[in-house]
Amino acid sequence: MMAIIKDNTILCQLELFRNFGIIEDMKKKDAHKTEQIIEAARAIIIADGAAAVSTTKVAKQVGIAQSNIYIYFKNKDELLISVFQHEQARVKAFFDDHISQKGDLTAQLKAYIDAMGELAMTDWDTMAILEQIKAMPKSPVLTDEALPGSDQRVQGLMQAGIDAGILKNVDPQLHMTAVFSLVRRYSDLVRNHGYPTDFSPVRAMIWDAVSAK
Amino acid sequence: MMAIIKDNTILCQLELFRNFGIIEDMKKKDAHKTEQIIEAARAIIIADGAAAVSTTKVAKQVGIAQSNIYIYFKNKDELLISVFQHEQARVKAFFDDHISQKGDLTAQLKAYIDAMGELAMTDWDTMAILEQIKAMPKSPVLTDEALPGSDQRVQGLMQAGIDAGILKNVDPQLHMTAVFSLVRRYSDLVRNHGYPTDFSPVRAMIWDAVSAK
Amino acid sequence: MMAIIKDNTILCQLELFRNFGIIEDMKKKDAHKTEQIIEAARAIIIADGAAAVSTTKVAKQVGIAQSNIYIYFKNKDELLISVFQHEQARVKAFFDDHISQKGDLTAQLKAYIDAMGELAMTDWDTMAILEQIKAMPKSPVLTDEALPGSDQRVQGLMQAGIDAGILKNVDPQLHMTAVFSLVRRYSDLVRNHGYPTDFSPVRAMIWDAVSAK
Amino acid sequence: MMAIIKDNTILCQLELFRNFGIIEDMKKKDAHKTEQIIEAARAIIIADGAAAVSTTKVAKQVGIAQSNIYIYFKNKDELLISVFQHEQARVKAFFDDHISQKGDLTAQLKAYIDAMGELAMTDWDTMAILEQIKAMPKSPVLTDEALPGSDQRVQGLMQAGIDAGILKNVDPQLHMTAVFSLVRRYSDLVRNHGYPTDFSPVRAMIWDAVSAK
DNA sequence: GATGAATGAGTCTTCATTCAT
DNA sequence: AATGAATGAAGACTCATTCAT
Repeated sequence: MMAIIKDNTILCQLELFRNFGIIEDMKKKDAHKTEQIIEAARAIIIADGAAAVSTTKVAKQVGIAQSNIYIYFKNKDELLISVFQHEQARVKAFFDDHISQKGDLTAQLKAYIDAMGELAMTDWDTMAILEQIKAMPKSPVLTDEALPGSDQRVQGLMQAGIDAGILKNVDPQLHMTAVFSLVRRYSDLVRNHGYPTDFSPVRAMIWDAVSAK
Repeated sequence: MMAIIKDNTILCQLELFRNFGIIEDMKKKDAHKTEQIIEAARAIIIADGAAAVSTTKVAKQVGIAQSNIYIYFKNKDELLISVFQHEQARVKAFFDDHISQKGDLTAQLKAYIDAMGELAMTDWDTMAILEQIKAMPKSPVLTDEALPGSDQRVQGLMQAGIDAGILKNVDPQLHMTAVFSLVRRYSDLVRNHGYPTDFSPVRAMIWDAVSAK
Repeated sequence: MMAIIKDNTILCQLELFRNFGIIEDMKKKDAHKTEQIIEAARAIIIADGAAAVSTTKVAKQVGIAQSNIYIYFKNKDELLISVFQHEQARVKAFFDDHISQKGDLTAQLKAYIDAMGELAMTDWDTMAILEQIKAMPKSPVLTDEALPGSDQRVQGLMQAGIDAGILKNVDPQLHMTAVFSLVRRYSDLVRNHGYPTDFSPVRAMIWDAVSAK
Repeated sequence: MMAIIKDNTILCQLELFRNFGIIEDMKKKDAHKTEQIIEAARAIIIADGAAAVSTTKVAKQVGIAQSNIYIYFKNKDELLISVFQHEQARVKAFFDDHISQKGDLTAQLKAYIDAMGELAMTDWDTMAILEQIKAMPKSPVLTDEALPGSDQRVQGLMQAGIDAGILKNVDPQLHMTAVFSLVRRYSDLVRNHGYPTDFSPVRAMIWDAVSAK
């Protein structure tokens, strides 16, 4: 019994100790757990689809109790939203890196198409996850700005292209669809069906589809 | 013995009676139950997605006991496959009506695009269902010839177009993706976002995307 | 429509015809169906145990509608009882063939042991089925005279042996158990574990167990 | 920050408090639930056979929700295995108590027979349960060392007896069957049919069956 | 913060039995 | 005699969520 008391004392001291010093660490630890959970959810989505995500499975994969999920996320939905945003952020970062604001509009548009092509190849999983969550029966993610590249900035770019007479005068969504779906299909063919990794013909298809003349 | 004969007579009369009036109804009811179940499943898919289909919900919607589903379908999977084939048949019928084998290749290809455009508008649900079931986590439908327009015949048409130098020399799947995804997006914009119902600009996008030169 | 009426007429005539002539055939047909059902149940018991018997499976195996089972048997229990009696009859026939009433008591008792040994080898399935049904959770067969060899006649034989001072003065059930369980085990070892097919040591064990002195 | 420290203090006090009083109760409750479930399963097996065990019934008997079973056991099979091992342990303990390694072989063998006799009387349920689970259609318990007394040690004892010329030169399984089945039958007669509780004639039967001369 | 326990609703599936035809 | 349809009950199992500790 004494031993247990001692254990408790030690535990308390540790707790105290922790509180005074390593709060940063704590937060990091917490953040890390959050990260781990999101990562586990990601893995499940990639393996078995978004519908297969369950708190049980996620917790098991992380190695924590099922109920712990609810410490880090209010809901299963909130978890999925976090995963979604996580991937969205990755996409955003990618575009921040790859799209320059300079150059003429045509160059920017072509750069965007190429960037999407590269993204589809390098971050296949990311895109799959975004699609999966969006396509869920009662998706927790409803906003239209969800699809990668379809955020405000890209939509603006497209609109500018239309206004400048570079792109066909149709709803920008159609342009974005042309880019997105062809790029996705191309990366699928390359990844899963041994299609040659030459993006130029696909780039041509897309450009012909969207360009005004 | 007489009794038995009488019984038989009565039986025969009953049989006769049935033939004149109610047999139609009876048979229809039997076949109709199957139909009703499929219809209920359809409705659920349209409303909440394929993952939301459950034997319980389907049965409730039809107004029968849940276990009855298993009289008409071996499995939930079999039910979904039936729904799928049901819709597939609809698509096939549509194309049998709308695509002529005559005319030059270019005309045929353009006719196909227009047919897809019309199909996407008139049979929105059908296409949504096919997509939904195909995209299911562990889809009971695996064959590639599933997506509307991606069956053998269409693929052949595309290949012919490529061989004749009319279409770009890329994997026919890419052509089909261009047609399918733009047409889908267009119909979505029209249906759900008040986009003007003018297919011609979309047709132009598609054609520019796929045509050589 | 006329055709259908005709069909009905023909049907009626056939029915009549049947009633006047081939009642014998009918009965044979019926008996055969009954037999088929019992046979199917037997097969299922042997393969998966008595608990695995279901009207569904039996009907499927026979190739008839599930509900037809209830034409030939009032109950699933009645069916199992029939199977049981079927096998019991087989055992009875075996003993009628193999046990002679003549000879002195010792010879008769030894003959019985040998007969049991042979039965366990030749009619393994039969014995397995009898055991299975008897051991069922809520067995439809409750009577003690069920186990092969434990019927009146055998019990009488044992009692006579006891009275004559040939067998140990214990409850005949114990004698029967000695015979039955050792014989079963022996046949199991032979059938399933490559034990040499020499019954004599087993016969010795049994005889030593039961014989007085 | 202070608040957090206080919380910790309180927490520590609570922890301490727990250690002095209620922790015992708590832990017992947890372990006890497992025990209760096993006990309920036991009761059902004894009353209606192993096939009658269902998660629903077990849960109802314990007074918990059916799904709770799955907190304590991965499977229904795992539950049954646990019940099995539970009983097996009881048997093992019994033999550890009742069988001495000392004395000559003959004495040991006779001691084993007597021990089995006593076990069959005192732990009737235990043996019934072990038999029941072993005999299940698709038993979760497959190992041969399952039957009470048939574990390695007993088999070794038998083999030693054979080698020493004390027991008949037959498969040890046959010896074990002789012991087990006669002892079972005897206890059944005593328990359920008012047979006199004198083991000596049964001991004689068994010994005559197994002994070499 | 972390956990184990609890639960009720839901998942698919099988079954024995009845009934109208 | 034969069948297809119907059904309610039961089967095992999963899940999202809550709560006391």
